[in-house]
Order: sequence, then structure tokens, then C-alpha cells
Amino acid sequence: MPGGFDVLKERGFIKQCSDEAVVKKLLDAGPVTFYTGFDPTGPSLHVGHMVPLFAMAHLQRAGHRPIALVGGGTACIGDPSGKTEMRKMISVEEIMRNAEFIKKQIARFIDFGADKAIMLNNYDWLSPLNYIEFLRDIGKHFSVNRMLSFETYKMRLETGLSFIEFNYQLLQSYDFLVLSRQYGCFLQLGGDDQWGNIVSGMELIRRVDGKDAQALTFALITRSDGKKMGKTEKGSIFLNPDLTSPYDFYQYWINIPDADVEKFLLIFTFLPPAEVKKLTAAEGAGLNKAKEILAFEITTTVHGEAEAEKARDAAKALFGGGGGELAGMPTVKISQEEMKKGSSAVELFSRTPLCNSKSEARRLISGGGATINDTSVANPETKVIYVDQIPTEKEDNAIYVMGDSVIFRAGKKRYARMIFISSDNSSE
RNA sequence: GGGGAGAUUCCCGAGCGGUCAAAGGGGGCAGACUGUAAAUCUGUUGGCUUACGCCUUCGAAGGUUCAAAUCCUUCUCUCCCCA
Repeated sequence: MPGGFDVLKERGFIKQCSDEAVVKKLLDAGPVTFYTGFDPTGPSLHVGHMVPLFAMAHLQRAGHRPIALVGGGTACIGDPSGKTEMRKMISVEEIMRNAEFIKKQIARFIDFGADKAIMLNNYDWLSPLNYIEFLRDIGKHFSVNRMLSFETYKMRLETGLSFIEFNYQLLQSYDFLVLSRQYGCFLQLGGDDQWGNIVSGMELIRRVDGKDAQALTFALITRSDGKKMGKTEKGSIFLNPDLTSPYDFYQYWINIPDADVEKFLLIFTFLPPAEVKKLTAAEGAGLNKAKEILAFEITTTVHGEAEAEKARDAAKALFGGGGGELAGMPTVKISQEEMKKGSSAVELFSRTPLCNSKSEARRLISGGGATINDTSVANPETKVIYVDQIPTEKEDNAIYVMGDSVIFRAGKKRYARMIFISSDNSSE
């Protein structure tokens, strides 16, 4: 017996629904084909995209069939919903390349085996469209008056909305129509900013085919501290490990505000709600355990268990007082020869990913935030010298290092490892 | 097509021809406090340099001037009002 509506509701996914009773009944009655769209406007999905992905996974587990629609066609237009400015146009080639990356990421959440799910690209049916025909068949069903009344356009009416973006809603509605006809898909899921677009699709289906379709949107996930979800100083947290390392990904979740742990466990993991309750019963520092589970679970889903373990071990090694592996930390290589001569701490820090320039390195050191192997470096004049053994007479302002590698630290949380390569096998 | 406003550093936003690497806010980074939390307070926030200092940056290109983010010309783009 399928279902799934209650799961989504209980876990806090649902924001708006065209008709809760109808959708629940639909999902309870039997396998339902539903769809969610993803815009390939970037080379990777980010944290925000995981909300619909988890929702789709829950529904799939409940026995339904998800369609993951990659918007290769619509991405050429640009969705104005909820945005204040027009996004810059990107080339079709880039969109197609992005689409391929995104497909792989979606596949980590949804099982595409044996007709259990479908992956489509709307470029396939949007690109051959004939303008005149499209206007006659589809465009005539849209009222500009009504479209302008949509909340999604309000913001843009203030700052300007180009005609091309204004058309986005028509294309997305058309997608829904196509999917309803070809795949019997009458339920569309999406972020709450998609509400207007989804509802328009429902209406189009009703007008053209006289059939009922349903809409379900997810609450926009926010952080209690007001920071943008999935954003850090470095930019978005991506699912692509080349853009956001599994270690940084893991750390993002570890550092989440206390108040969000329960919410995130419900949305971004598959742990049963009862267990989530148990985990988050603790207060204060006790919540760190729950955060660790949250981070580990999500990292496992996105990057696989092996990567998650590496990230966790690295974190434990750094913050938990030893016992873990150092893998997963950014690494810089440098020859022992060079190090034996002695190098300035400023120079070395600027070579790691921790600092972008020497000025920045100098600031960091002067500010007291720099550490080499747990030795604080507060003087920008400090030299670092590689030795085979610690000399008895030490130079002033010098730090001696030995062995294979050394850990550089900026502040409390940012680490980099410098590996010393001996000159005779420095072939790399 | 006519008229008006504007383009400044990561973002917003100030900026009498020199004292402007450019106010203020946001954000970021770092320090203190902590639990790898939040809040708060403090410092810092173009690059190179030990430093005097040098270099690049105020939409683009020219010009005036000893001196331009500031003045002039042309260009590009954006927004607003009217048709």
C-alpha cells in the first residue's frame, strides 16, 4: 500500500499543496508518477536542491515513480521566480554539460533501476517547438493580467522583467502538460518559489485536456541564524566533490546552529522521526552528537560512506584530540630542499589554500590566527626551517619542522597540510 | 522616438580636482568568550614590499590639468517617465 504524503508532512517538507486531501488520497491509492524539475544553470546542484531530492526519495520508497526533469530547455530562458535580477545568459553547450553533471548527482538519491524512476531533459521537446504553433496552442491559455498578479513576478516588476523570462512560466507549464500526456504524470513537486509556475501548469492541463493535476511545494529551508541555507563565505555548498570537498561538506553540517539540527535531520536524512527526537533531546553541547550523525548521514548519501568516514575521521583528528586520519584535508607539497633553507611563514601560508595572498597571510599571522603544528605564529617575521633534528641553539623567530608533513591552521577550523617531498624522488 | 536618472572596491552605498586604496553599512576573515554552536565585543578587509614606497582599481575609450572616482567628449549598458 503506497502512501508517502504523511511522511513528507511529518518531516516538515510541505509548504503548499493544491489540495491536501486529494493529493493524499492519490498517493495512498496507488503508484503515482510525479515530477520535479532541476535547472542546469550551474555545474552542480547545491544544498538547497536536496530538499526536493529527499522528498522524491521518500515518495519513491513509498512506491511511487519519480521523474527527474533536467531543464535543459528552460535553462536557456531563465526563471525569474523569486529573483531580483535577470541571470546572465549561458551557452547551450554549457547547459548541456551541466545537465550531465546534475543527472549523476540526482542518481545518488533516486533509484533509476527497472523503470522505478525516469530522467528526462525538456530540451528534447522544447527545442523543436514552433513559435507560431506554440503561441496558438499554448499561449492563448495564458492571461497576462493573471500572470502579472503572481507573487513571483512582483519583485521583478519593480526592477524590470524581460519578455524572455516572462515566458518561462509558459514553458514550465508546457512541460507539465507534456509529462501528463506522455507519462501520466499529474503531480508536480517543487520549491515554494515554483508555486506559480506549477499552478499555471495545472491550469493548462485542465484547460487543454480537461484533466486534474496537483501541485505540492516545499518549504524554503532557512537557518535560524538568518544565514543563507547552503551558503558560506566561500560560496554555495555543492554536491559535486570537485567544487565542495566531502570534508567541507561534512563540516558545513557539523557547524549548523543548534536550533536547526532537528529540522535538518528530518529533511536531509532518512532517519525515522522517533530516532530524530531521541537524538535531539540533548541540550547544549550534547547536541554535537546529533550534528555528527546529521553530517555523517548526509555526507554518506551524497558522497558515499567511504568519503563520509574519511571526512568524519579527519574532523575527529582535528577537533577531537587525535585518533583519526588526516585524509580529506587540503594538501600542499613542497620540497625538503627548499624548506631546509628556511622559508618565511608568510610565504608558506600564502601557498596553502588558507590564504590567497601574502598580504592576507601577513594579516592572518599578525592577527594571531596562524598556527603551524599547534605552535602559534604571531610574528610575520617568523621563519620556518626544515631540519633532521631539532638544533640545540635555536634562532629567534624560527619554527623548526621535521618529518613528512606539517599542519597549517588558520583560525580554529581551517586546516591545510603541507607535505615535504625529499628531493631525490620529487618526480611529481 | 522624446525627456530624465544612473553605472564606485565582494554587496549596498557616500565621495568640495589634490589630504582617496576611496566614508558608512552588510558580508568575510581573525582574536576574546565557547560546545568545531548562537549572541556579544575587538581587530582587520586590493596587490607587491621588512620598510620609505610602488602597482592596479571608481562602466569603456579618449581629452583638459602639475594633479581626475571627481571636469569635457564619444561609446556601452541599466532604470524611470512620456509616446
